[in-house]
Amino acid sequence: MNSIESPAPHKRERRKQDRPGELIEAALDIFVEKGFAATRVEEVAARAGVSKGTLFLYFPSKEDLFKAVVRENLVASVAQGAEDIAQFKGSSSELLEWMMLQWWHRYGATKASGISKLIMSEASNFPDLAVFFRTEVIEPAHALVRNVLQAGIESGEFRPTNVELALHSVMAPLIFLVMWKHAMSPCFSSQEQINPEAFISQHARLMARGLSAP
Amino acid sequence: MNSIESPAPHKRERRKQDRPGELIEAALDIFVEKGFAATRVEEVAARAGVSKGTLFLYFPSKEDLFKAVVRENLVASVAQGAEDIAQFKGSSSELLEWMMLQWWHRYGATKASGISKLIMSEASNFPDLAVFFRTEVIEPAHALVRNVLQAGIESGEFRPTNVELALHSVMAPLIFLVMWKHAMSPCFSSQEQINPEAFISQHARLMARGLSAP
Amino acid sequence: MNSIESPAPHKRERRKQDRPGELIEAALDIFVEKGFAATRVEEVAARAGVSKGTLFLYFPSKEDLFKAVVRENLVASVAQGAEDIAQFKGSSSELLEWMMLQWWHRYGATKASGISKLIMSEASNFPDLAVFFRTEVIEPAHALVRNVLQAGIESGEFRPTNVELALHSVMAPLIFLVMWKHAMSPCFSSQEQINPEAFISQHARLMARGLSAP
Amino acid sequence: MNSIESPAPHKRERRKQDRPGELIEAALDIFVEKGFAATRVEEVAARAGVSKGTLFLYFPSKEDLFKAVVRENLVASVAQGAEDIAQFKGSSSELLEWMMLQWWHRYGATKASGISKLIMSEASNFPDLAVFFRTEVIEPAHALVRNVLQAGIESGEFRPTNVELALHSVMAPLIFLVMWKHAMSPCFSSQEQINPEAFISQHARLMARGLSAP
DNA sequence: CATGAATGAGTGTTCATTCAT
DNA sequence: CATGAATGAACACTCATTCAT
Repeated sequence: MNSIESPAPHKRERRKQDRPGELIEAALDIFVEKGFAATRVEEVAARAGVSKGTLFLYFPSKEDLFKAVVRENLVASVAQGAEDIAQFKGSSSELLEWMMLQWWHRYGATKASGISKLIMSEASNFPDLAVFFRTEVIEPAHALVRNVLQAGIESGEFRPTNVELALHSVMAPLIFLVMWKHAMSPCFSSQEQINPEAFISQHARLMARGLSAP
Repeated sequence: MNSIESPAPHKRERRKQDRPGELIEAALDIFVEKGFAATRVEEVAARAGVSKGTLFLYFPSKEDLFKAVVRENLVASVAQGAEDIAQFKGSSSELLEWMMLQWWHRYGATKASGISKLIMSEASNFPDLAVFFRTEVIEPAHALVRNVLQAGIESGEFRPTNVELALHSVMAPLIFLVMWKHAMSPCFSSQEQINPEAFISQHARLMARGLSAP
Repeated sequence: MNSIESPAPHKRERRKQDRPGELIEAALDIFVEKGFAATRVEEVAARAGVSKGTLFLYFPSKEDLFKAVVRENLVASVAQGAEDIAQFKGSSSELLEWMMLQWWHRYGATKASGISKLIMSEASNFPDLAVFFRTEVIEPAHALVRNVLQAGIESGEFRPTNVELALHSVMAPLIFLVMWKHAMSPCFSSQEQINPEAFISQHARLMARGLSAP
Repeated sequence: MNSIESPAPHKRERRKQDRPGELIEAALDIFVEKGFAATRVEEVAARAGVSKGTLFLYFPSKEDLFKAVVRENLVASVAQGAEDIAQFKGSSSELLEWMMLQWWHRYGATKASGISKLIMSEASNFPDLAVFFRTEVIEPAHALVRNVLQAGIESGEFRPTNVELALHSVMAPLIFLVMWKHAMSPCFSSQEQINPEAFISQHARLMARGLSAP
């Protein structure tokens, strides 16, 4: 290790660098658990191990904190998804299943997926956040799926289909899973739980067979 | 009939009798639109045409009002569905599509569907409501769908399939539609809206084809 | 007493009617004593014998409370001043002295004069309050003085003079007295105090002689 | 001279020596503009080019900083006035106008006049400062004016007058001007501004004529 | 029964002050 | 000495809840 290239920062400095991330992580937990309005900034600060005042050192308001949580957790992963798809080799059916499973592993299974539930729950109270989410997350994601379906139809693998509707048939079970996981799951016993991979796999194959050219 | 001996109820009296119902109806709108925390009881009272104090005469707390809203709007729907299905004549594929559309017309398209959105949004803050919802709504509904799918498989119309998973493939787009309608729809322009019947129809047919025996 | 014409109001109702006045009176005391920024609404409420929440029932914000205090204590007295002047019989010199003394008795000597000191002290922090004060109080008051001086010049009693400047020669000692009373007076021993009436009288006569036509 | 043996002070060192002075200078501006409560120490520190922590190295609290600002800016002004007056050649009337204009140019028009505004605004919160101001500034200034008026009366130029009151007729417009400049001026359009020299001149002549022996 | 005035605990936000580096 | 991250005590304002009328 070269101390000139990468000098060990002071403890204080290292902590400062980490603060926004720690706060965003804490905020994600509590926003997801309680919703935007019911979240108290003091609780976020406490979970991040700092005082209320410190939070406002890094985020000028509760809403800015919320926006940071959304940005940090979603915008990057959509771009990542596009790259993954571009590199996939295989049939459209296989791609469909693969991208849905990928979405699950990279997003749905993570804590960050609580954001989708959060947005659904609070959109009407924070319309500008909902618009931001639509522009930055939903529309790019839809474009990805649309392209995959369109390619399948053009290659003759899928029969001609209303792509705009089929797109929602792809997204619906994913959104449903996320809602389920964050809202209902805790109220069901373990044997009543949905196995996400198994569900996505079966759903994707159901859809692929349903879409496939005769 | 003599109005002195046996007067037709005054408007006031009739309204009095309906107060809880009117409050619940008013509360449903606002809870659905804003969520639990952001709803102000005064606004509910105002929409019901009574004072804030009167609301607390019928519901000891905002939580109790919320629970009443949920409980009141959950009854009876599922039982009706079972009867409908029993009388349906046609293939399992047709039944599948029909029951999904029926669900939309009878529930998803109505104001009452806001309840599902509410439950999803507030389940973590009101676990007992979620359990109630699971018992009263989800499990009976699942049983209905499970039976339909099972019958299709047993009749040979559908290929053998994991029914527990397929069941979610039926429910997911319905739940998704309701969430979308109540949360995101206002953020999209009219030509970006989802046409629920068209979506359900296509999804049902996609699934029927995917499920159908080879 | 006729109970039909003037029925005794319920205690609750009578109190409600008095609340704004009680709050404004309490607010005047504390605003004058501490300034706008340093005044805590809770203290105002406490002095009026109500809770913090009650204050906000009548005044939507601290700033609105302050404006009400100004309106209640200043705007009316300017109008009153105009009437007094209209009815005065005597020379312009006599009117000048009389209105300055009148101003002192009706305003400068009262608690309300603390408002002028307050505005001077806090204007730069609350520009809209300052503009409000300028529009509602200063400009009408200046108009009054301007008319008196103008009339004196036109009648030939006063020599031609720059009225806009002379107007400040009339106001300056009054403002000075108010500032002195509320800021410095407590720091001086009793024999060092200024006798306001004597000072105003002498100043007015000095000015009258200075203004008088040769 | 050898810079090693006896080095010229580094910029850093020179600045270090001046830190308190620079902080006081910066604080004067902001205290005058915003008052004590609304002034943020961080802004003072920033304007002085140091960190917030450094300010507290030199001044144990915001109050101490405030007192230092006032004390630092009060010295020396009055003594100069006495010398000026001693050397003036002309009538008492001319001296009166001249000393008032002099006061404006030497003090009222400068940033230092903000101190008078500060004292007036904050006297009730800092009585010890008010006493200090009275002793160091007001009383010597009053003595000066008193002497001029007394001399005018004794020479027969002015008629016999209550000097203690007339003294305030001289001071009032000056104090008024300073308050106006710092508090209300920004709320008035440029054509509504008071021209200080014109006002002082007219006021002084008005007074001189009013005071002059018949 | 119905009202709406009154309450007060709670929330987001600010800022003087401290102290580890 | 100097820094600036961290603190926590305030404070304006909200709103579910109570209760005298």
